[in-house]
Amino acid sequence: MSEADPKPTRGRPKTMNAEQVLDVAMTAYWQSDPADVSVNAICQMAGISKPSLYREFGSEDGLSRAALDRYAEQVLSEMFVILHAGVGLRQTLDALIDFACDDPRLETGCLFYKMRSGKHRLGPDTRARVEEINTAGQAAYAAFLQSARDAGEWPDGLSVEAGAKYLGEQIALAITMRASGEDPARIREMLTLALSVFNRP
Amino acid sequence: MSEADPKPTRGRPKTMNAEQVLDVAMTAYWQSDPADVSVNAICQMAGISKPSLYREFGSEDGLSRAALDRYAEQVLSEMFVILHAGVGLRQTLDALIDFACDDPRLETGCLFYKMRSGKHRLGPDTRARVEEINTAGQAAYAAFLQSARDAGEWPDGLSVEAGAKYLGEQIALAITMRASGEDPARIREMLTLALSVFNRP
DNA sequence: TTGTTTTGGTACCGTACAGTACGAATAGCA
DNA sequence: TGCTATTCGTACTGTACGGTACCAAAACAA
Repeated sequence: MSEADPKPTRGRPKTMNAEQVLDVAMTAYWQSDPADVSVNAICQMAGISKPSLYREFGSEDGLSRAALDRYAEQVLSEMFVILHAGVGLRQTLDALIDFACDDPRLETGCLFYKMRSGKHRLGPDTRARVEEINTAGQAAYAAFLQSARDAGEWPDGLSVEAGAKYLGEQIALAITMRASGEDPARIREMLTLALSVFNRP
Repeated sequence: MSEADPKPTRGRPKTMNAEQVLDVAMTAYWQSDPADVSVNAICQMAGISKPSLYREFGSEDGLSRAALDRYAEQVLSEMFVILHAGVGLRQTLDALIDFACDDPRLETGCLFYKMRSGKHRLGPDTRARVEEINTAGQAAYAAFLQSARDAGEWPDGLSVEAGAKYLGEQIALAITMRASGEDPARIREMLTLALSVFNRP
């Protein structure tokens, strides 16, 4: 988003709304699966021609990378907010459970997790961004657990890194199961059980 | 395997070894991903022509379904053996952890889980078989947990069905993480942590 | 008006895919 | 020696994909 063209004063006026196209792409990738949505389909859904899309995003990789960026700003950011709220271990875990199990936007899963699980099918830029976000997520989980340990809220016997990875994977599992149509109550039950290892006496 | 043709007495003798072709297909699907292996590639690897393959298996769906059947007989069966050994809760869980984390055949993941996670890309027959196996697996987990409960080895507060699903998903997660190259020691740590909910005082 | 610049979309390129038509090859049987 | 049955593989079909060549349209500048 830092490359805002200085709006040329000449030439045919642009009718394509890049933001709207990106919304269409992000939603399509998110609702089904990045590997199952073709550039052709996105052009059709957005009502534009292929060359227009390629002028704007350069390649399929560029488009999916931009869609992932938008998704991170729009959805993933909330997870970071929860992790940095600093309201204590139990309360934060409960907020994470609520977010993963009840947020209506995650009814069809998480675009980031979908991309991560099929990352070998992504272009290099998108894949690199996926790995960046993954690293940032693990760092956020680790910082959260570290602060809980500093506050004495967390039992010993497990490294912060291992706990962070465990926490992240359990949440990914819950959200992915939502996308595959599992019973939400059952998912909540399972995630609560999985995270119960963090509040042992 | 129940449709063994009565070996025709006439016609050009068959040079194709269906078992070997099936082995090639199963290994290829398993080592990479069913969605990323084309019929063309399998024919090339097996050294046969496409019509030969289609004469034997009918369609791509038929081939992947046969490959899954073979995989179930050859690999998945061991999981059922462990579950039905009847050696008690703790010992069975440890055996499952060892199997998921150390069996060298699962270094590149599990064909069944790969198919299950991308089941929308499978043909109808293969998909149906995936769902059959999934149901059978959950039933086996449930029977195992039920017998543990009957033996008084299992704390209360969780239904057998929920526990079975949880157990199955944790094992799937561990094996899938192995396929993505995670540190094996870390995976074992996480799976042990996840399954520690089953042996609480 | 006449260029120049930018965006628009049609029509195409090459590639890969699942699946098949068809004739050649090879066997037993009459 | 035909005749029939079965398997073989070459070469093809049609479709979908990512990506692009090219020219028309539409604006400003001279």
